[in-house]
Amino acid sequence: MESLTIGKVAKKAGVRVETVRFYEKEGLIAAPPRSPSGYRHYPPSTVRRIRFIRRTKGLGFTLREIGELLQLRTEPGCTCSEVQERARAKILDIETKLRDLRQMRRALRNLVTDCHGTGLTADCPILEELERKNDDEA
Amino acid sequence: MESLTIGKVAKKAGVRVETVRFYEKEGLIAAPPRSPSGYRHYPPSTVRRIRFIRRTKGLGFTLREIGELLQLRTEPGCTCSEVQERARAKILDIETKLRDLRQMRRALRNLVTDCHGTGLTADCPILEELERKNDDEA
DNA sequence: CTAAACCCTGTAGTGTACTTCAGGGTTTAG
DNA sequence: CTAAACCCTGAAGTACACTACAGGGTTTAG
Repeated sequence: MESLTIGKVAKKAGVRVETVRFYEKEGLIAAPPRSPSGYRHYPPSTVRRIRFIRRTKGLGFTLREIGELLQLRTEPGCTCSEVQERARAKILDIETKLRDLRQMRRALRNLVTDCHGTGLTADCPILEELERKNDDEA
Repeated sequence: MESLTIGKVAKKAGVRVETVRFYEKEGLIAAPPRSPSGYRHYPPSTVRRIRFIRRTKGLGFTLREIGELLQLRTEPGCTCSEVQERARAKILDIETKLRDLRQMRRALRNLVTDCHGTGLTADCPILEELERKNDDEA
């Protein structure tokens, strides 16, 4: 009853029709049922799924990694220890990204606030800070 | 005195020699001085800069965006309002990413904890949560 | 009923970010 | 002094994630 053509899904999710078909081919969204004439008919949840894929991609995850994340849900035996293990690994990935982003934000805030009175231009300590860290001598 | 060949820089930064040259070509790192025979000699700070590029790329920024971030530092007139403006815009980008990552982490934590006793497998609410949000009907 | 708007498949092309290769000099350890 | 390990340039190739195109059927608004 409430099913969407590929064009509607694409528009709602903010991607192109070709992208939806591409994600199907890559296994990121399920192949939907077809009309007698072969048209795809999607459940509305597909829109959420595509939006998730897009946002997650914007966070530096590859489509492969996104597929892994999505599989954590679909997997039979939601809590077999292997799935738990993978979920925990993803959480660690995410926490690294969170740390990096907070560090970048701090550096940029310093640029916006601390830095606005001095006449100095060359040695403005802006992203210096950001670049420091992870500096193992070797 | 304390200058590094391209091979040393690459090794310390965890990239390949070709990647260092590529970043130079793309304007992400400055062309370093050369020895009489044409070898590049880098200041050690280049290592930090490359690590910054790599980490930032892992957060979903393109090389173009990373270039913009790095220019905020190099720019003449560290605080002319246009630079401030761009810095503020980057901070907003970052905060969106932070929100998305926190949401993902929450969903994954639910998967790891809440989800481990039920016999249910199909309707495990895991990434459902993650997919919700930004659900404007249109 | 027909023309615009959609949908289909399959293949080829594009942009980004490297990576490899060809062909050739330079440094350095033994 | 020479062979392995490095460095150089320029051009071509690769992986990923789409995007466009060719050629053709389907739906739907007027």
